[in-house]
Amino acid sequence: MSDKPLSIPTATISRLVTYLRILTNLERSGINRTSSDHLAEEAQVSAFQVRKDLAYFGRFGTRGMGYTVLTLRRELQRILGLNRRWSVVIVGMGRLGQALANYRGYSESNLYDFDIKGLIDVDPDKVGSSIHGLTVQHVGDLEGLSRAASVDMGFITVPVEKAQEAADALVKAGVKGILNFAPTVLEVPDDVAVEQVDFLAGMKRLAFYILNPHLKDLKDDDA
Amino acid sequence: MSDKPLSIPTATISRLVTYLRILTNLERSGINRTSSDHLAEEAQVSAFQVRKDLAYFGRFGTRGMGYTVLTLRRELQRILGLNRRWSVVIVGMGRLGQALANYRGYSESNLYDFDIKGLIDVDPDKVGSSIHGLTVQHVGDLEGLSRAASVDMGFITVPVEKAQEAADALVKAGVKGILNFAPTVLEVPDDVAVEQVDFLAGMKRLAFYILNPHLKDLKDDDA
DNA sequence: ATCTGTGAAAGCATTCACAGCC
DNA sequence: GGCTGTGAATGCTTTCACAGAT
Repeated sequence: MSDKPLSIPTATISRLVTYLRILTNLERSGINRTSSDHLAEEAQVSAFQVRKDLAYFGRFGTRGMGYTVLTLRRELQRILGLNRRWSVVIVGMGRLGQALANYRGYSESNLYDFDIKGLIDVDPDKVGSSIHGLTVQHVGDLEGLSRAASVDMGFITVPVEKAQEAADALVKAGVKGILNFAPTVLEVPDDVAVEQVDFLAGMKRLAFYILNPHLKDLKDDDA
Repeated sequence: MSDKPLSIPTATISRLVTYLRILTNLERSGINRTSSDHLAEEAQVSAFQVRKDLAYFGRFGTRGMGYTVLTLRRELQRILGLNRRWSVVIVGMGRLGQALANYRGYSESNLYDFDIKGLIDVDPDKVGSSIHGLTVQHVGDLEGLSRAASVDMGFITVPVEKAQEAADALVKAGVKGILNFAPTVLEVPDDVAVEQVDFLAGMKRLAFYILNPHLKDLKDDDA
């Protein structure tokens, strides 16, 4: 029941996110029980893999019976930290930043939520304007905002040449996680987590795998 | 010089995309030579890793000297298939599909290009309208379009519950690569490549790594 | 009988150490 | 001397086989 993991494959964390999504769908369909076999088929991994992934965090099933959908869903939410609120700031109010500010799908369950607490830009034409009920603030106000609203994560949606600056500002403001939409490798201190969301890189990998279909891409990954 | 690889780590392909980006930036800065050490620092991996990644595909450097930026950039473009044109169709003309149709950054070099050749939706209000100089077509026209324009890859930007249908339509139309923006695992035949671009999954992984900072996420990944 | 949980084995990817070439 | 290229070693992830629980 308690966590004892010294190290966990990053691929395991990606798969847990997938299992959670599958469980949420099962629950919505009114299905109460499932098995490692079923989860494996839906996630397109092996049943061994599902059981090993879960075993990093505890024992959640019943031998001979499988898993209770509700219980496992809750446990995965707890493990991933999706049983609480997360305060988010978006840095860069171009098209993408605006789209993310207006996005409605952040709370997929009543147990958790991603709250957009602030919108940041440097453009004087944008600062002061209102998007989705929030006023765009200047990057100089980021640190104050972050401390006041205890911001947990920042989205970087600025042009690529400004991405490192945006990251530096977030780090200075005490933000511990960055979702980086810009196609660049950010430099941040060890205690700040970065996840990349890069569709251009995805297209390029795709080009390679179309040309080399025998080198099958058997991973999920994300972003 | 010739390819002999039987299997290549997927992480290697992600890193090659990063190296290529770094080389393109070096070239723009007028820098002619580089080294595995320098590339490693920029990409935040080890120099061993850079050399091993390149070794899967051939020998591109000079001992004692390093790499010629121009040559290595060209070789990586060739390896990744970014020395030709790629025809793309976008399935799903909501906000995201429209943004991707209007995006201007697809040709980062004069050597290659991603051409948006078609826009697809099912909504009769959208079919027939014009976006970025292209007329939105019904999904029923996808197969004809795909054969006529020999479409290589499709972007799936439909709501998640329609994503598998969109994938089925692309597969039926003979498209060999899918960039999936919907948060779901697609089922496709073995000869079709899929890459995922999923910012919701990225946020959830980020939540986990913020809560568990000792379990450092040392991968890049994509998307 | 069934399906989970897990130690051990196998398979991969990364790291290393150094040989090879400017 | 300097830096690449690469076989060998290490370390990590996945797969397997089966013990354990209902």
